[in-house]
Amino acid sequence: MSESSIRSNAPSHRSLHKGQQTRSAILEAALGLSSHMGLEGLSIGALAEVMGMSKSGVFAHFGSREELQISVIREYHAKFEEEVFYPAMADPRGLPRLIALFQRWVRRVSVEIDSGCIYISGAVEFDDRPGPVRDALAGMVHAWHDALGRAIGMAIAEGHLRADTEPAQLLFEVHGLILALHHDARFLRDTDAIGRARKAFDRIIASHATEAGQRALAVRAVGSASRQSLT
Amino acid sequence: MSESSIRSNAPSHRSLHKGQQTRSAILEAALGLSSHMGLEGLSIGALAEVMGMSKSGVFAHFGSREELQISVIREYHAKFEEEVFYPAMADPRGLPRLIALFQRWVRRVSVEIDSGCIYISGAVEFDDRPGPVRDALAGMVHAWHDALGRAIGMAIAEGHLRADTEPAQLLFEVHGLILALHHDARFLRDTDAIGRARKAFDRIIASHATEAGQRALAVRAVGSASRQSLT
DNA sequence: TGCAAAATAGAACGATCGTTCGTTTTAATG
DNA sequence: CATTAAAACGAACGATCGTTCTATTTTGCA
Repeated sequence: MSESSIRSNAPSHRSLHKGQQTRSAILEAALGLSSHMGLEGLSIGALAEVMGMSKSGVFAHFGSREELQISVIREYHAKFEEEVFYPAMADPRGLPRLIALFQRWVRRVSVEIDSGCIYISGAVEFDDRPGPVRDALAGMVHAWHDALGRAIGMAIAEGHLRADTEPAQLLFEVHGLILALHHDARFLRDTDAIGRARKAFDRIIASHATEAGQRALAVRAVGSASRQSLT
Repeated sequence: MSESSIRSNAPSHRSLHKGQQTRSAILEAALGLSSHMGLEGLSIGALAEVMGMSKSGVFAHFGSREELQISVIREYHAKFEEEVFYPAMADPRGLPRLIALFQRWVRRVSVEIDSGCIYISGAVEFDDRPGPVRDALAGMVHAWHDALGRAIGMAIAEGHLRADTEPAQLLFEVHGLILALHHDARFLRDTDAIGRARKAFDRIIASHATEAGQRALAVRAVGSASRQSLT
């Protein structure tokens, strides 16, 4: 019938049983739905229709709606790490890495302008709804904030940012830029938001950077011009 | 029975028919529910239970769920204007008024830490859901942003902010602080968020202010010490 | 006080939700 | 190829949703 598309690519079966494959496919579809309708708007019925399978068939893979939502959160987190966090680790400690993290973060949210960021929508949906879903979500957000906080701390330790820079304060302000970007671009449909976020970030960094920090950026701009291609 | 509490205060009836009174009471309850569960989480059944009346009785006041949601948005907007916008208009044009607007905005969101801001949650809920509710919400948010933009423009015209200040850029950054405050305080339960928002705002303003702007603030601090009591 | 109008109640509707259960189909293994 | 386990289906469940309809109660006014 129509389920032939599921096992389209990959060397068919290699200890990756059918169940795991469809589970992954369902999860990807669920991620797409959640991005648009939110984690609360994600329904098993709609997911089954998108997948072209029965509700109970989808349900069986997760056992409960909550478990499905948590799985979606984990899937999103893995994708986020893969796309934003790990690549930025290739840049040298200090300002270069911090800037790479922000650039990739902005790029990610920019792509998400017509699909939505689950961290942001989830924070609003579950800020008043205790339970395992909220816990999972908060844990992931905390992990990401901690990673950013460490990057800021390294930039201070490297002497790229002034010693009196408060990591938590800087993190707060930078996070605000991302939230404003998401809000203006996605809700208000303002296409200038990306530029504003970048401009504000540059100004914040410039106001905290030391001469050594400026030098580290200049070296980077010349030394690895290819990697600098992240606009 | 129990509906005696509805007409508790006010000179009973004075062309304010019973229907209008209960409609207001329902709207207030709906505002409370929406703050916690979001506009999408607001259900007529739950609202009826809170009000101690039947679903159809509640329903009849609005004719549709959409109309109820829009009414809630309008009610929220009116309260917001009354609490944030109009009082700040009493301050002199320029930096004093701009700062008053922000201070009152922060205070409002701070109070909302355990009730939620409908502008913010609504923006996430309806960023992908076209229709009259989204339009109403976007209209209100735009009106508020325009008001803030005008206040910034006045601060520039008064010579309190540097002439090269871009109102849209400044507005973007300040809005980001509010969003970060809402996120950290409400979702992450971080009690330091208020202080961080204020600190960041002070730094942004300081970096854009002229000497005349500083003077205007000093005069204000001395001249109207009583009104300065908004911490 | 009596009467029309407004306001509320109550029951029912179709739809959708998450979930359960028994059956059938499909896939992996000897 | 036969057998067994995994996977998917399909129907049904109780609950809740927004909405409609017809009574019933309450209100405001002559």
